[in-house]
Amino acid sequence: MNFSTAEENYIKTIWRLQQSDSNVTTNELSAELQTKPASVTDMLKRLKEKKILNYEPYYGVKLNNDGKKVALSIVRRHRLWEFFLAEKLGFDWDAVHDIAEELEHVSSTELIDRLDQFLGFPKTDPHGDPIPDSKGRIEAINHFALTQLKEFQTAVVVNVADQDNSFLEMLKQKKIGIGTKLEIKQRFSYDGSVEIKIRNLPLITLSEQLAKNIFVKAV
Amino acid sequence: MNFSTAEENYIKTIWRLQQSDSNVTTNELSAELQTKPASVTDMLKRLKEKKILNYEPYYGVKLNNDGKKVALSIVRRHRLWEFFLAEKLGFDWDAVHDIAEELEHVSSTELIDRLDQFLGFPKTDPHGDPIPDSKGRIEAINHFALTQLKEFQTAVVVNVADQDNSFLEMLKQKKIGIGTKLEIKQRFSYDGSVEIKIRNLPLITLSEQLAKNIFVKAV
DNA sequence: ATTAAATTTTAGGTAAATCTAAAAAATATT
DNA sequence: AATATTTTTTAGATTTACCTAAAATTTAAT
Repeated sequence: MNFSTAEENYIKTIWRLQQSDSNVTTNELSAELQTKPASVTDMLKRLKEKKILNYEPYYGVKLNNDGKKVALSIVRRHRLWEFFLAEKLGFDWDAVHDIAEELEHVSSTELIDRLDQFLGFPKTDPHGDPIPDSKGRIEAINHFALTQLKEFQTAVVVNVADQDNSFLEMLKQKKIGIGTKLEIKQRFSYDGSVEIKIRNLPLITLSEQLAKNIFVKAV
Repeated sequence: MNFSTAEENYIKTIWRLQQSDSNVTTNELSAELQTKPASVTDMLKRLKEKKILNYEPYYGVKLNNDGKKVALSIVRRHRLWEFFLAEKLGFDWDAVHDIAEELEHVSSTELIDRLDQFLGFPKTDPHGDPIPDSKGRIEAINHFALTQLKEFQTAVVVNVADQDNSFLEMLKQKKIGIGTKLEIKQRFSYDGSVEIKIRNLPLITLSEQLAKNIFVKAV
């Protein structure tokens, strides 16, 4: 089946939201897509007719198996283009998202499979998110939020939330990126902030809001 | 100013047609874009309001200077992507057009300028068409149709029409590509066909229709 | 258990880009 | 020059993807 750019944006967003939420609400989608709730309802009805999701009025929405397949192919395109932009064209990691947002809607399968090969079948995009393979298989996530890290345990940043430009700019300024090794020195229960140490750099404090969008793996 | 995909397709097509025609008619556009003449009229009115072309009812249309600039930037995107697809992803030259048709509408200037640099500032696309530079400058065309070539003069193919897939497939089958050296051995006035010799290959006859879409430079 | 608040849907409307059918204008033919 | 033909435009509809305002439903608070 064939999907418009608008439909693809809904599918991709529902997929992302249902990772954590299981049942996605109209308001969540409305906020995420910057459209009015009434427009979301409209689109959900249309996508339901295309049989890629389960939608019951007032009870939220969930992609079915077909929908998940579509979502994974969009995510694959997005992340491969992000990798291309960063690796081959030298874009900063905080600049790739918006351009990939447009490129992802070019839907030739042959294009994407050849791009994948050209890039050497990369496993993750520049934010550390896993890239689904041509069969739609995606690596299970085995990292956790920096807020979850135990004190004095060393970890490496493997993933960061891939949404907000101001967030990514802030990380760049704090010199935190994929592969950065760090350790929690202190944890403030008052506001949930954490004090971390990165090799060679002075101690810095991160707000809970920031820390919970940085994902690490123990080393 | 910003243009929709549909608008960009009109602008690009008007630009191409006005190279030979100067004043482009509604019917020509309708045929080229596979839309009804009534739809063309609608769009021309809208583009006139955006002040990128001169359009008088019943008298055809012509891009003005601003329109030409827009057209050249679309053509630049299209041809750079074609080059990328052929050179980096290994697509056949007859497969690149349709995919580039979609990629060309991703309009980030930074993306295109970085792509240009990554590709080594190529001068022509896989069909031999010149690629406008970042300032919109494009190489003047100094080749001529194969039908124009004098008998027994050697020439090299520098350009082929970039429209029809069946045309490009036929060229591939006849082993004619950019850079192919050839010579006209005989010319048949009855149907305008020409007999040509390509090094190592037996003599072949090309219809006028085919020959007039192959462009050469004397060597 | 009502009432209040928040969420979601319905109803009706708009703009872009297309269409068909009919009218108008330009071009070609006799 | 009058008529026929072709081309182009106008008028009115349709689909997609959005919107606002009002109604319906669910959830929270008293």
